[in-house]
Amino acid sequence: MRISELCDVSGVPLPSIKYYLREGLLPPGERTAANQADYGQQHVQRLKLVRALLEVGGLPVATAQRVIQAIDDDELPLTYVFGVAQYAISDGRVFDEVESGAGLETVDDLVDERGWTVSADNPGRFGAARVLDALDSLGHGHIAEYLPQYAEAAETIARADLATLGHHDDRADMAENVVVGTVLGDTLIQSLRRLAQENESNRRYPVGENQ
Amino acid sequence: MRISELCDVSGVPLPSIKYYLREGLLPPGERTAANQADYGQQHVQRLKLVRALLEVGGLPVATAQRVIQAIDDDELPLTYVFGVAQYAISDGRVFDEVESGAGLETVDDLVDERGWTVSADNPGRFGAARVLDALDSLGHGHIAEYLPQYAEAAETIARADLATLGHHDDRADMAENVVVGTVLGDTLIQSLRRLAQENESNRRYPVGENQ
DNA sequence: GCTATCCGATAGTTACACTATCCGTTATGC
DNA sequence: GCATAACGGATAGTGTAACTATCGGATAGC
Repeated sequence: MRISELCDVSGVPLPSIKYYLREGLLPPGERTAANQADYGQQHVQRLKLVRALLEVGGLPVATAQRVIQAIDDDELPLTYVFGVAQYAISDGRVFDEVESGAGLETVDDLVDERGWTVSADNPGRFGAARVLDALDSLGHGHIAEYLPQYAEAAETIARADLATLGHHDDRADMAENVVVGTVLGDTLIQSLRRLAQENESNRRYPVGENQ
Repeated sequence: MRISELCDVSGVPLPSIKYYLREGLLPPGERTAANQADYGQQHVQRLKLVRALLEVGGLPVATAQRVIQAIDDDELPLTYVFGVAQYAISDGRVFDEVESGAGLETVDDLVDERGWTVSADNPGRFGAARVLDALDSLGHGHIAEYLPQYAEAAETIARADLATLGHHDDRADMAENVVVGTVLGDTLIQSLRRLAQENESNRRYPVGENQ
């Protein structure tokens, strides 16, 4: 199909499709002439993935490009794809200036307590440390007391995450599952947390007893 | 103290402080003359909160302003503060065009199964529906099979969230706890998920067996 | 009294994600 | 066979967000 049809089918504005092509989010169509190219079903699918990562997952374009490259790179082991996807969501905010400090120590203690095996450069390590430091300086350090509960929940989530991979046979599908599960999974978990929060709040403070 | 001292103490660039004052993220100092104002310890504290919401929580400025207003509004019941904080993080991406569809139905079924009591306009309801629809159209609808596990984790998280409130006596502290816990809590949970994912991945596919 | 600093207002900057236009070329309907 | 609509690629422009810089008039403090 031609680019205008791709536009019709996907609902994505044509200038945006051209933009994604320029940025490498979408592979170029097969050239049939100097000014003609042919797009297939895989382009429709890829476009869906791109829009999901951008709109639902909230990734910036440059980051989406990196995770898509990771999916497409057949040489990259799945564990690395996980790493790329994880880096993708922890967009820089995290890495900066968290080199030492009480937060990092608390995180490392937690990792030890739970017997987790993680590498020192896991972005979650710095992200969690950053949050703990911020909570402490804001006078809400007591929230850290509930770290074991949060960690317990994180384990449950991670087990489900890995279990979803069992539904695929080939690497390409699994890699896409990893990326989609990691990126959209974050949004899903946030959403479920909103629902569970309201429910728990209602349970503790039934209507009419609002303070 | 004067604005330049506030800048020194907080480490926030002076032009940024002026910007936050303009945008209402920071209350104006007490005017002592036509071109002089006095800032106190509460300004230092508020500035920390603002930076934490923006940098660690990743909120846009306009949204941070809304949640800070919610904290300061003594008339607003705590349950409403929860609502404002929840809306804050689900920034628009979620509300649009999720009026009906299979995803919403699946979410409502899940809410029923777990016996949750939530209002129809909880942003998490639309956010989760949006993710489920996206997963389905991407051919990863099987991830929805693990919804109960994710919901279980969300319950654990929400229980911890509400438990943190027990450490405060007055409304202002609790309101800030709600906002900080909701906004920074999301970042914390994401980070712990990264760690747990790597650990679970290592458990399932020990080093040397990477495919 | 002189200089550094202040406040408030306005204008400029950077980054991002598009969106629009232009140009030469090619498909397509009559 | 030819007019015209659509195409691909390049370049330029737009809108928003979050700062950042400058300016003008007033004041603090030595």
